[in-house]
Parts: sequence; C-alpha cells; structure tokens
Amino acid sequence: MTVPRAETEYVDRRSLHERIAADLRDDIMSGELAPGASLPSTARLKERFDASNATVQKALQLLKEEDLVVGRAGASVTVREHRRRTVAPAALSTADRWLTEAAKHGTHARSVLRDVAEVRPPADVRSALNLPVDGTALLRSQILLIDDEPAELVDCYYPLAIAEGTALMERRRIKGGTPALLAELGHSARRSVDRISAEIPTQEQYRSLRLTSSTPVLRTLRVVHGAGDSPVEVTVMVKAGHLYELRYEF
Amino acid sequence: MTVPRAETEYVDRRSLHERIAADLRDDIMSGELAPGASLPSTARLKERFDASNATVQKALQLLKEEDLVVGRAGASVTVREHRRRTVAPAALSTADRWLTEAAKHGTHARSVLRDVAEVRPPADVRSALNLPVDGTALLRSQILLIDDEPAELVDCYYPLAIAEGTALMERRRIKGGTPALLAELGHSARRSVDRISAEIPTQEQYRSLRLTSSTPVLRTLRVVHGAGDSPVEVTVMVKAGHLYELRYEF
DNA sequence: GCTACCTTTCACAAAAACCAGTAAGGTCGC
DNA sequence: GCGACCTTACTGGTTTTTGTGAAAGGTAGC
Repeated sequence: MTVPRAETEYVDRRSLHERIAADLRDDIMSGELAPGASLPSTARLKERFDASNATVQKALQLLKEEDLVVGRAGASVTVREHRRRTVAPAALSTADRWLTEAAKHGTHARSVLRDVAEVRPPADVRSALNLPVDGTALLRSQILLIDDEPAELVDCYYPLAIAEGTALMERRRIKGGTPALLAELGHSARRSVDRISAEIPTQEQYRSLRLTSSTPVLRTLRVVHGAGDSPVEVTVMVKAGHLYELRYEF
Repeated sequence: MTVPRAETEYVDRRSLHERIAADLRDDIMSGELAPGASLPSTARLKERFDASNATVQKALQLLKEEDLVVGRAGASVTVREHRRRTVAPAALSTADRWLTEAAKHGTHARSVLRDVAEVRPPADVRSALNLPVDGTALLRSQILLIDDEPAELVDCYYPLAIAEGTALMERRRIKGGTPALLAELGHSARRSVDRISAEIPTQEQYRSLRLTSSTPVLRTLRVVHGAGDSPVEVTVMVKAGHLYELRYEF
C-alpha cells in the first residue's frame, strides 16, 4: 500500500531496460559516444543504473535491434556508423529530387506507388484543403525505400478540381514529378507551410516502416499554396524518427 | 516452437493495450475524432482490436493519463479539447517573445533559469560551435512552464569569447532578451539553421517534462550565425511531443 | 598460455499483461 | 420510470515480460 505523493514523487514508468536504453541512445545520438567508440562495460553500466547484468543486456539488445551498436563477445559493445539522414525542405519537395539526392550519397533509393484513389482525407488534411466534412480528394500514396528498406510514407492529397482528368488520377508514376505537372496545369507552388510533430507510430506505420522498440515518427503536414493562396496539394510525410533529421533555414 | 519468417511476418512488439492506444491516439490527433466526439464503446473496441474488456480499458487509461479523453461512467469516453501549441521559428527565438505570445492566448507562461555554467557541451553542439573535443562553452539552461506545467527544456550555449565579461555569465534573467543583448555586443543574428528530430526521451527529460507513457520529444538544434557566418549561439530545445507542433514557411 | 576483462547465455522468482466472465452502477432516450 | 447501453471495477487463471544471480565462453595484452 504505497501512497504516491502528488507533485514530488514523479517517476518514469517505463521498464528499467527501456530507461537504460533511452539514456544510452541519447549519448549516442548526441555524439557523446561517437561511432567506433566503446560503450561502458556491462559491469560499469550495472553500477551506473543500479541494475542487474541481464537487465543491462536487455537494454543493449534494444540498441542492437536499432542497429545503433554491435557487440562482440569478449570484446566490447561499440557504436556503429549511424549518420542520420538530414533532409532540407527543398530536397523534400519531390520524390524524384529525393532519389537523385540519395544517389549522390551512394545509396539506392526508390519510391513505390502504393495506391491512387479518391478518398475522404483525415480531418487535418481536409481542413487544409478547405473541404466540407464529407468532401473527398485524390490521394496518391507512396512509400520511399532506401536500400530497399522502408524509410518514409508519403501521402499526397490533391483537390479533385485540379486532379480531374489529369495524369494525377492514373495509377502510375508521374514523369518529371508532380510539381512540374502541377506547374504545367497552371498551379505552380507559391508558398509552402510545413507543420511538424513527433508522434507515436500507429500499428500501420509501425509495420510499414519496420520500426523497432518504441521509435517515434516524425510527421510533416505540408500545405502547398498556388496562385491566390488556394491549396494545390497537401502532403503528409511520416518518417522513422531515428533515420531522419529535418533542416530548416531562415 | 514458432518459426518466424524473415520478411513476411513482421509484428508490432508493443503490448496490445499500447497498440490500441496508438491507433486511437492517431484518430484523435488527426482530427478523425474531433474534440467533444465520443470514442467507440468498449464493446465495439473489443471487437475492432480483438482484445478483452480489461485490455481496452487499459488502453483508454493511457489516453486519459495523457489528458486526451475523459470517461464518465455510464455515458461515453469523449475527446477533450487538446489543440496543440503551434510554434513558428520567429516566435521561438526568444523566451520573452514566447511569454508575450502565450499571454495573448490567455495562458500563463514563464521561464525559469535552471543553471548558468561553463560546461563541455554535447558533441553535436560542440561541432556547431567549432570547438575542440575538450572545449567549453557557456550554458544557460532554462525550463519553460505553461500554466505552471513544464513544457520545454531550453539549453543555450554561447562561445566563451562572446559571453566573457557580459551579463550572459550572470545567473539571472537577461532584460530584453538575449538576442537584444547579443546585438548590442555586435553579434546580431544573420542566419539561423534548425535541425529537428524526434527522440525517445531520456530519463532526465521524462521527469523534467512530466511525460506520460511513451510520449516522444521534439528536439530542435538551432545554430544562430552572426557576421561572417560564425556561430553566435547554439540552442537545444526539447519539447513534449504531444504538446507542440512546429511550423515553417518557405 | 595465462589472466583480466568483457559479452553472452541460462535458470528462476516476481510482476505484469492478457483473457474470459461477472457485476455494480451511471446515463440517456423513450 | 423503464430498459438499453454504457463505463468502471473485480475475480481467477494462464502466459509473457521484467528482473536477479551465477555460469559459460570469447578477446586481447602480456
């Protein structure tokens, strides 16, 4: 019968090995533990976190599954090469720019068109498109693969008034990219607004992005405005948190 | 003795009630379930997720702890008012701008100076400041409170060459804000670069921000460049993921 | 080859997650 | 006020996870 005090006693409810992993992960991601460096030994970590051998091991197991560290029996657990993919909004704007960008870094990237359909978009997209509650839009759903690993989910929504009768409605890749096509149609982008948030992945996202443990996702809701500031395209991009970093300059 | 197939069988390893909470949370955050709306009944959720009564309740319990929903016995579990705080980079630049911004929205915000000290900054900050591995910088660590709830951790790092002998080194609030002071010192901001990532909170962050369940955090590493493009200030901002949304326009 | 240090693995107690079912009691439309 | 539907709470029982401690076995320097 423990009596929790209101303010003073605030505890982390995650399991011990998750907490240990969280702190070590931060040391790695912040660069405190650089790639190639060794983590403190199990004995040392036992001390630092006041945990048992196996619990520390389980924490390390999590980091291994995230491909952050490798352990060799007898030697030490070392930090792997893990540079996060930095992506600036300009590079984001089309999947194609993306692909060429990736090629420069020696990685193989490709996008797969998952679905093209007229759907009732989620409420936040709907309001960005100025649609009524029962309004529909054209959805082009893609998934980006880097070295054949799923890396990002991209859902592009277009107003039907714009998409109707164009190549956008066809279930195949747009040659030259959608921005070029939209520009041809007289809807070139004048202004873009990104809204970024960190989310806990849904089951769908978890499976599609092949996430491990409790990785968060980075969600970007992009509204592209055309002439007269009317919305031309709304894109929802969901990336695995540990793979990406967004870069904005101003 | 189950034989896991390599590619096809990829499963979500989170506990069932966490997965249920994740999907419901997405319905709420995307606006699918608007504030005031009722969630499906326990019986319906049991069906939808193929779970038992108690498991569904546990999922709902998580959402209640996040203040996303309220349940009244007999009636239904309804979505609470939860508008996320949207914050644009301009409004971010000083804690003071922040405070006046908050006042406009009828909320009470204040910042507490936690610490002022010369420290060896984390590696990513260090490299942004062009410091050697053993270099130090001045840290001004603050925490932002909104309605007396911790909302954001702000760590500002300044090169010693700039901070030395100025009010920055004193353990008290800067009148007029640090940007104004820096400008006076001849280090006005010419260019800023933000790098945004989603992270799993460390134990420190978890406790300081009073996080619940497995909420991620939104981390912004801002590098402010002055004349000659030399770094004048590096700020690390860590916000609770469910409270914030970043907005960038270009 | 020896030794110190390290990771890894195994056996086992305690805790929790989960299920099925039941029951108490609140809310709302009729 | 009645009944349908709802949230909440509790029981008992199985399975999985979390945690501990000790032992097995690899690595590297001497």
